[in-house]
Amino acid sequence: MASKPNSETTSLLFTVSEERRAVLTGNVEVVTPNTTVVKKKKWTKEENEALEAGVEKHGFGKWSEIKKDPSYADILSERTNVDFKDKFRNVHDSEKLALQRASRKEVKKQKEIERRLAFATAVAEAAVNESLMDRRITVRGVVASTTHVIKEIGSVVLKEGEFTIKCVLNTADNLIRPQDAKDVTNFAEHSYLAFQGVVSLPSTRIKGSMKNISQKVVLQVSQIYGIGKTLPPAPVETDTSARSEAVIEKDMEVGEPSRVSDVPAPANQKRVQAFVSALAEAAVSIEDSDPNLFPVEKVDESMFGRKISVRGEVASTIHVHRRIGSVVLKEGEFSIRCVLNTADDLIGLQDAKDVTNLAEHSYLALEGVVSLPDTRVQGSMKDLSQQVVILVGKIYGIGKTLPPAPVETNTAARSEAFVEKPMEVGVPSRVSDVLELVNQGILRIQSCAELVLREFFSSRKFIGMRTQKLIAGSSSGAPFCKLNWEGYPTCLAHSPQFARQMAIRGGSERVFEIGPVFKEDSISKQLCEYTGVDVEMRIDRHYFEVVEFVESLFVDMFNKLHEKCKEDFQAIQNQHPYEKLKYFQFNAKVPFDVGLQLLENAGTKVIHPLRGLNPEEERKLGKIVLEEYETEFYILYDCPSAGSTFYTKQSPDVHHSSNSFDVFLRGKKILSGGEREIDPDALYSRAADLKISGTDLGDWDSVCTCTMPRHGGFGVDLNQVTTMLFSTNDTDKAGVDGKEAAVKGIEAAGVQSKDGKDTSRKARNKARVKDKGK
DNA sequence: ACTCGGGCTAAGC
DNA sequence: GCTTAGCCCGAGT
Repeated sequence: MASKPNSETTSLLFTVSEERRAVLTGNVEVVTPNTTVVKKKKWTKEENEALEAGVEKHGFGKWSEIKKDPSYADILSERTNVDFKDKFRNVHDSEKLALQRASRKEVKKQKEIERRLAFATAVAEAAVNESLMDRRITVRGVVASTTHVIKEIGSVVLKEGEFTIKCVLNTADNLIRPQDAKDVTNFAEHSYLAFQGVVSLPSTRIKGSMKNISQKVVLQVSQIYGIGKTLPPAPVETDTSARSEAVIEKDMEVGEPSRVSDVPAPANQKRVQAFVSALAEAAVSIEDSDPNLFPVEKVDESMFGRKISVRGEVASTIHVHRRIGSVVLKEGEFSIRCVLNTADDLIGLQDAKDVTNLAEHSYLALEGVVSLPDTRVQGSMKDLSQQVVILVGKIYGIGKTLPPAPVETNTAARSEAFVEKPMEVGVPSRVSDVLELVNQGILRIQSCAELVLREFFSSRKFIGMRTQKLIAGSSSGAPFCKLNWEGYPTCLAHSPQFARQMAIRGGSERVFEIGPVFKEDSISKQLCEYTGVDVEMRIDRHYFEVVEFVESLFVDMFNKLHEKCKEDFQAIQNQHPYEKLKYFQFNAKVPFDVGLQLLENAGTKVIHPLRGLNPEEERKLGKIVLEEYETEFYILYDCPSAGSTFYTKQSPDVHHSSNSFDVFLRGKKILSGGEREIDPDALYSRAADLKISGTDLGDWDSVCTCTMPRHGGFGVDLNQVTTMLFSTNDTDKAGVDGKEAAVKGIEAAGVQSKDGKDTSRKARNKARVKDKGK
C-alpha cells in the first residue's frame, strides 16, 4: 500500500486533508469499535409518567432523589439518573435541540465547503484563498455574472470549474478606469476573461449575492485581459445549400457533408441527428404470444398470487430435499428463484428431481404462482429478485437442453491465480466464454460506457455523427492506408478529423463520433481497429474549455459506470481481483511543468523536458501522483510544443508549450488532445519546422483555406478506457479480436497503391528499418 | 451530583 | 437516506 501522506499536506498541486482525500477516493477506512452493541429501549408511557411525576415531586435536577423514591423505583429501575436527565431534556427542550442540530449541520457544511475550497484553490491559477491575501495575482475564467458599475463600483463573478471569485471593479479608488469597468460589466456571460488584481476582503459596498463559496475573498481588479477572439464572417453564403429539393430540382445527395457550404444546411444536420437517434432507439421490444410470460426483471411483489410464466437459463439448483427444492432462473442479469414444492403437491416429485438435475445453462420456461420466499428454501437469498419466488406448477423445456459442455465453464471463470494465464479481454467467441459472467460483464460495461457517453454528449449539446472510413478512390485527405478492392483503388481512412472539422465550420458547435478507428498498433506495428470516441468542439475563449470538458466527461463516465454496472464490476472483481480506480471528482488537472516538478522532487530527472515524458517517466509520474494524491486519473495540460502534433496550436502564454493536454489513467497516457491550429501561416511554418510536407499534411490544406473558428478536440480508445477500469497492467489486450480481423481483411484485399507498391504501414516500417540499417 | 454541550448510532420514518 | 432519540462522555459548576 502507498504510504499515507501527512494530513494537510501542502504541495504544488493540492491542499487536501486526509478526511477529504478519503471522501474523494472513496477510500474510507472502516474502524470497527471495540465495544458491545447497545440496544436502545424506547421509554414506555409508564416510565414517562413516573419521570414527570418525580420531577413534579422532587424538583428539576433531583434525579438521584427520584431514582431512590420507592414510588417510582420499580418502574424506573432500568434507567439511570443520567437517563432521566437526557429524557427530560429530549421531551422539554426538543426545539432547542433541533436548533442546535441545525446549526451543527450548518457548521459541518461550512467546514466541508472550506475543505473543498482549500482543495481546489491550490491548483495552478485557481489558487485564491486567504493565504493569498494582499497578493497581486491573475485569475481567469468564464464570466458568470456581473453587477454594473453603480456609484463607481461594480463587479464580475469569474467562474472556473465549479469555483467562482468575485472580482471588484473599483473606479472610485482609481484602481481601474471607469470606461474599462463599464465595458467589462457589459461583456456577455460565458466570455472568457483574465483579471489581474489584489486579493482582499469583500466590502459591503458590493451588492449582490454573497453566496458564492469564494466570497471570503475578492479580487480588486486592476488589469483586464480578454482571452480568445470571435469568429470571422463566413466565406460562403450558406443559404444556397440550405435550399429545398423543390427549388434546386436535384435529388438530395445523402452522404457525409464534405464541402464547407454543405455543412450548415439544416437538412444535413437533421440527417446526422436522425441517424444518431435511430441508433439510440434501435432497442426492439419483444412481444410474445403468451400473455402470462414475464421477463424476470419485471417480476415483483405487486404480482403476488398471480399465475405467470418466466423463462431463462438455469443458474443454480437446490436438489429436492425434504420434498422441497428450487431452481434459480437467470434472464440476462436478473434472476428469480423458482420453488419446487412437492410436499404440497404443487409439482410431481419426479419432475422436481429431474429439473434440479438439469445441466446449468439449460433453457427453461416455468409456470407458477408468484409468492413470497419461504424459510424452507435454503441457500443464498442475495439474488436480485429474492423479494419474490415462483411456486412452480408446470415445467417447459425450451429447445434442447444443453449437451454436456465441451469446456468446463468453471475453467473460464477461474481467476488468473488459478489458470496461470492472463485474462484475455476481447469479444467472447467460444460458448464457454459467453456463458462466463466476467465476459458478459465486460460486454455490458462497454455497452454502458457507450450509452453513458452518448447521454453526456447529448446533454452538452453535441451532435453525434459518423464519418466514412472506407472510401472509394485513390486518395482521401488523410489515408491511413491504400488498398485494392476487386481492382478498384480504395482508401482506409484514419479517424477522419476533417469531416468533424467541417461540421464545426458549418455551425455545429460541438460534434462527436463513436465508431471504429484504425491505427497502427504500437507494439505489433500492424493495423488495428478500436472503438474510438472522437470529439471536436468550438473554443470560445480558451482551450481550457476542452480540458475541462474531457475531465467532466471521464468523471461522469467513471461515476455512472461504477453505479450502473456494480454487479458486472463485482463479477470481474471476484475472478480477476483488481483495485478500484481511484479518481477525483474534480480538479485533476495539472500543468505540465508542475508534473516535471513533481518528478524532479521525487528524484527523477526528465530526459527531454521539452519533448514531453517518455512512457517510463509517465509511469513514474503516475506512481507519484497516486501515492501522494491517491488519484489514478489526471490531466497534464500546457504540454511541450515539441511533443505535440504539427496541427496543435502553440501556446501564446507559455514558452515552448502548446495548447494541448494528455489524459492519464493508471500511469498510462490514454488520450491526447488540444486546440487545432487554424492560422494557415502558423500551420505551414510549423509543418515546415517539423519537416512535414505534401500528402502528410492531409486535409489540413482544406481546413486552412476556409476560415475556421477556434476549435479543439481529442480522440480516445473507448475499449482501452473501460478495460483499464478493471485491470491494472497491460491494456493492449482490449480488442484483440478486432485487430486480428482487420489485419486479415486487409491482407485479403491486397495492400497495393496505384503504382503497385505496397504502401501499408507494415511495408513502410520495413523500409524504414532497412534505411536505418544502411 | 448535576449541568452543559455535544458525539455516536440504533431505530424509526 | 435522513431524522430522531437513546445512550454516552468530558469538562465545568
